[in-house]
Amino acid sequence: MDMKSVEIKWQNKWEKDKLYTFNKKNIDKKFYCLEMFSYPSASKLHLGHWYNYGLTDSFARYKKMKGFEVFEPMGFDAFGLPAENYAIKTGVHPETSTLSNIETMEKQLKAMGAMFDWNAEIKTCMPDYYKWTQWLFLKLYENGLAYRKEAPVNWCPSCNTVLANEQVVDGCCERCGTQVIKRNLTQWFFKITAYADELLEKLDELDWPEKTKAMQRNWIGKSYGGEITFETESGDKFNVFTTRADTLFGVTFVALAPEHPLVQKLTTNDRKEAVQKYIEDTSKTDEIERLSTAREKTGVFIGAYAINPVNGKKVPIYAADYVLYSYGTGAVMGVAAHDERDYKFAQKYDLPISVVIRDPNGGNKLPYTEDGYLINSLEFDGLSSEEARKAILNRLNSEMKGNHKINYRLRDWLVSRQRYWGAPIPMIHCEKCGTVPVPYKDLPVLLPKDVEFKPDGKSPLAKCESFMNVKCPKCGGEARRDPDTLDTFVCSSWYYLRYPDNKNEDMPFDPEVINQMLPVDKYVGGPEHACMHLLYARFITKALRDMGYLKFDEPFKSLTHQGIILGPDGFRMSKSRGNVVSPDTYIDTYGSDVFRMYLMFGFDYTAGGPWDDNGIKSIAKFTEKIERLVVKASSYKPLADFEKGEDEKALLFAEAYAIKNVDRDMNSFSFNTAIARLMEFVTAIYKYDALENKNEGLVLKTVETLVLLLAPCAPHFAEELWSILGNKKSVFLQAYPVFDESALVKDEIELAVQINSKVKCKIVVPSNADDELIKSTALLNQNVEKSIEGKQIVKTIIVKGRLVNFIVK
RNA sequence: GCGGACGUGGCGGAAUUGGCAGACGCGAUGGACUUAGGAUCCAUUGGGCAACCAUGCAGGUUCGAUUCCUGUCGUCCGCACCA
Repeated sequence: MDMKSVEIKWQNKWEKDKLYTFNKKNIDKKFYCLEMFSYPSASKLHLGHWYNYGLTDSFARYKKMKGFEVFEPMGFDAFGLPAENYAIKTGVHPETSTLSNIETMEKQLKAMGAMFDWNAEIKTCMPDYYKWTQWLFLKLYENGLAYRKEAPVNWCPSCNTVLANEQVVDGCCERCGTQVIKRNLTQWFFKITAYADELLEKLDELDWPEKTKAMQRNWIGKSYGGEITFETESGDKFNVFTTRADTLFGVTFVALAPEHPLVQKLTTNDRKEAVQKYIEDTSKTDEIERLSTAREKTGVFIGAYAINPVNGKKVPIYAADYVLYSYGTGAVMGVAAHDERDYKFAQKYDLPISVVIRDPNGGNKLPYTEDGYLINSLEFDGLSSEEARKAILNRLNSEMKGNHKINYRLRDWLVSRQRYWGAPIPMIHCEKCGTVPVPYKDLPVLLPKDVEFKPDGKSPLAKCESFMNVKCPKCGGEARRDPDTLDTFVCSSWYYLRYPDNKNEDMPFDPEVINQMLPVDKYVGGPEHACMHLLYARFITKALRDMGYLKFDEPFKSLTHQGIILGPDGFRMSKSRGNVVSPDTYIDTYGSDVFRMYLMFGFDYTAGGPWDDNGIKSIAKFTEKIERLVVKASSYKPLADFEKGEDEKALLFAEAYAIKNVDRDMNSFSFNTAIARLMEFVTAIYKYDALENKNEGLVLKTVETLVLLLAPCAPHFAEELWSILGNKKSVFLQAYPVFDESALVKDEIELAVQINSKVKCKIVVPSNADDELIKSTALLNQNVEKSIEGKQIVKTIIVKGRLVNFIVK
């Protein structure tokens, strides 16, 4: 078969018939199947695209044939740095390159033969989309979930922009690998921490990979503890956060983060110089080194003392950079005897070590960081750590010196970017009125085209006077626009809400529609977004719910991550390694269906694995084999009444077995086994068809079943075969085959016979045989007879349909 | 250090609730057809002559363990001075 022309033929037909356009009339049967949208890149679709989009499309087609009204949209995450960097290099405007890349990608995605509903397409860089991204920003602002503050932020000196915590990997920029530095800047944040608890709790009910849920749990990092107030001799108060209030009597020093404001205030004159030098030194140490656990703990005594609220003891205050200003209160109580880090610190600075927890196992190695029983803690002596944590915090609480407290590692999401190619932040700064939101009627704040975007650390928009100058919406006076753009993750945090209502000009989406279409029933994409996109999207959904726009709590009910296809050498594909497998050459040779089917067959979908050239040939052979069979069967007369002999029963069994298993496997993304079952089915049909006394109508019937089962996996090919069989309507408008339960019941079944749990032989019994018959049949077998000769059967275990096990002595 | 996985033939990978380990395919070997074969078809293919032995290793639970439990080794991924 000439796959190329077959593909084009059906793609055109499908488009003409609007086969994949979502029909809102059937919204009660909707199935929202979503693949993470793609970034428009200049290079061709790579294997990863095919693996994600092609195979999920097969899943979606399967759902369609199962009677669902499938909504499978596609769009482009079109703002972002690569286009801007390309522009800086070549002078081509980001809009020009992005739109042309989108055009090429659309063509390629269409050639894939997926049933994307292109009517629902979105491009995040278009004003009709980012208008609503800006709307989202304003809504968050209105509801107190977007705020501006000056804070030390992650700055990438190469990208010349700030980064969210999630975008910093090992102290480096996630995108370019440049070492990230800290800078104090006034930036916009989204208050994702307001939802920390719900983001954590609701994970339990999601059908998501365990690992991804674990990563989010870890990232949110909830810890139960207490805040304890220490007072200094000067009367200043500060809080420490601790999960180990039970060790409070063991505090021998207190450490503040160098950035902590009290450091400046409390440092005594004689220590000023030393402290200043220390702060300067640590700010020079780069993030990576500072974050390394292996690094020696350093600090400096600031000359002041704090009072331990529980026993009035005076302990020295240090500034130490192992204390992070951004977590907890930026201050810790130093318990050298019971904390690894405090112990090292105390050793280095020769601070006292006071043991207050006894190891119940009698150990006396320090530091002892496990729970135990309290000693040297006055009236709390003898309590277990767990009891003591409560008791001590309760006592402090009654004295207004502390309280129970839950802390999260999750920080608010920094969304400002000092870059050009993004959605402008719809805010105006007026000297008189302060920060004023752009009125909704003035949206979108259009991104100006003629902007100098050579990076110099300042927002490119800041240099565009025509953009910056604006009248204050409140007082009408001269004002300036916010020069920053939004993190592209803001654009992608709500796109799944726009797809079903993408042409709406009055609203980002009609709640009426969206509450019926969502949540997404199946979301498929790479695992690399676990703590970014997937977390942000959940947050935005919850925020919009609380504003009354949405009636659901979670955007993505069920999530699957595709694995990664490696190069033939088992390594990740990379240009430098020269092991990149390009889909194009295979598609030219075999067609897109064969390519897709090999991706289905060759790998465990969620695991991925190395590419194998020979594997794809075997699929090509398989499709040719099917084609020969279908062409032959197409001349057979339809099925009339017939006698069911052994051979017919075997074929009908194979058919029912195939339907049952392919159905189940397609539903669970077990594509590799689904194809394996199809191969077995084909073999069974061939075997029957080779008989002299065969019922041709029966062959035809099973071949039809075969084509139906094959259709989601090889859409163009199956469509062509379906028409060869004389059908006029699309195979995708057919109902998925249903299997006949009775066909799966065999007259006779084979059982294994075990003696003392070792298989000795096989017996064949009627499938409805009772235990007695199974037993007696087994005992008649010569092998069995020999094995139990002179011994006594003490127990017989019969597992229906599987085995019989004699325990003999 | 913490968290999550994973470990099965020469290879990719199967195995529903604990029930005949190795489905399906690749590769390999032998054969048929053929001027030819890198096409097609057929057969064999975990090891061992066999009893048996085999799911990283060592135990445990069980009539029975790839599957459950404990320990251990190894690989991968994520987080990491989070108090």
